[in-house]
Amino acid sequence: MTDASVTLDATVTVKGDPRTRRPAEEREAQIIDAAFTAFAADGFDETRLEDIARLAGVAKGTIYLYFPNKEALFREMIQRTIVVRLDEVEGAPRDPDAHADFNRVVRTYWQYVNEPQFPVLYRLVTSVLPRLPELSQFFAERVSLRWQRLLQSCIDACVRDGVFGAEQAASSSRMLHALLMQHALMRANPTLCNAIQLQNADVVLERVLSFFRAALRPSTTITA
Amino acid sequence: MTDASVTLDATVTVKGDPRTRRPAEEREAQIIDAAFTAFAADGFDETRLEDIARLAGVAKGTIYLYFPNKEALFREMIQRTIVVRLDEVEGAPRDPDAHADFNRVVRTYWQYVNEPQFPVLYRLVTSVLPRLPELSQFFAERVSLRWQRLLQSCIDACVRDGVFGAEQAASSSRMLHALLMQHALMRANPTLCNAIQLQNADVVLERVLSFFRAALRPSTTITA
DNA sequence: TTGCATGATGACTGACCAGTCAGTATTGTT
DNA sequence: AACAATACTGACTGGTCAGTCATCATGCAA
Repeated sequence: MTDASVTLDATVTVKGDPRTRRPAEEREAQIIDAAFTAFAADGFDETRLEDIARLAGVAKGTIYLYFPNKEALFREMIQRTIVVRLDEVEGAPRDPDAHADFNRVVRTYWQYVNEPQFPVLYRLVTSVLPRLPELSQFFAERVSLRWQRLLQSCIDACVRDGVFGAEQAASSSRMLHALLMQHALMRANPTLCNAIQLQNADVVLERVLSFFRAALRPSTTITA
Repeated sequence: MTDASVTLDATVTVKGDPRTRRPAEEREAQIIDAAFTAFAADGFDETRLEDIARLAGVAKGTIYLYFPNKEALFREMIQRTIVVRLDEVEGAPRDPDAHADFNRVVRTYWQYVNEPQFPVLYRLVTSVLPRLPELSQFFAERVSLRWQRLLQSCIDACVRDGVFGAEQAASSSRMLHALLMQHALMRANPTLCNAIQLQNADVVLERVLSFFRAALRPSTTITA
């Protein structure tokens, strides 16, 4: 544990004597929460189960009452933390105005990938990729592909409405995904690029969207 | 060592009796080469120094004659492997035709990020990011920013020649970088996305370039 | 040929830590 | 209050591995 700058909001925060018995769900949430914080700070291998235990306010042995081993705890932590809010977006009513709907979805996606959890999870998932390939499979299905499909359906609607031209539409959801994802990761890792111009999330989003719209604008515009 | 599918071409491959004395440079190259293969397969923590030694055909102790510790070996390996071919591109003569020059640079960049070493190095660098932040600094300066600057100068030249419109030019090198980088990483990690449409590197590049050119095309085109 | 400087070796050490389990505390039941 | 059931604890174990160093091998110089 070097630093715990990124913290997951505990669904339940238990403050009483740890030895006091707690419902299984509360304890699990406590441990998952602590696991996120610890893994986020140090990565999978560098994190000691004792660090997680201390953060959760329980003894090391207690973790083994809820999770069979370190790897399973890690997997559970990733899977439970990653799904946040995607379901609600897919469930939300579509705006009848295609372009407004596109904007809504893009903004939500941008918000999602810019939450502090996201880049951390992404880094953790990719760093254990050779050891736990099924985790990245999960990540792909629940995040990348799901958002790309949602984006593509919005784009297609915009094309039908004539807001976007059809030329670039085909793989544009992948392009938009690439732009948003990469920018979110750049913003989260200031050392990996000159993040000075990336300070303001809203400004970055507007630049990306402006670029994207420029690519998708119908080509046969006659400006008098 | 689970698998050594990605191998760095050894600058010097030494086959003789390992116990035979070798010039320091040859031995270092041997060890760096083996280190890349081993780290690429298993990541930093999971790689045993003994695996590297075996791959290099030397004893574990020999590694310590050339590198003070595991971390330093890792750092050296990354730094020596990453710079390949970037210098020569910057040094190459610029094409007087701005658009041709842009194409040349983009293609070289694409080739660079699609070499098997690149995504591996990227994953390794980001996975140890909290522990070795200076490595990602190095990566940013030697790779991301350097390429972005080069791309931007090509784009600016195209704008001057009227090939590209000026509206989106400002941050377009970052956009292009994001598109190329993300696509290269997606291609390298098939589990992280549906890589079916990403099989052919040339096709992917054409899609990205077509998208990029669409965004940069001058807006006031009158098509009769 | 001998001697020596130094490259190379690999068994060893000490630290570290995931996972265990015998024991303790707490709660619910009668 | 006495007991049972079980959540919880943390010292301990067994295995792992980075880094060391006494020893050996090699090639060069005299």
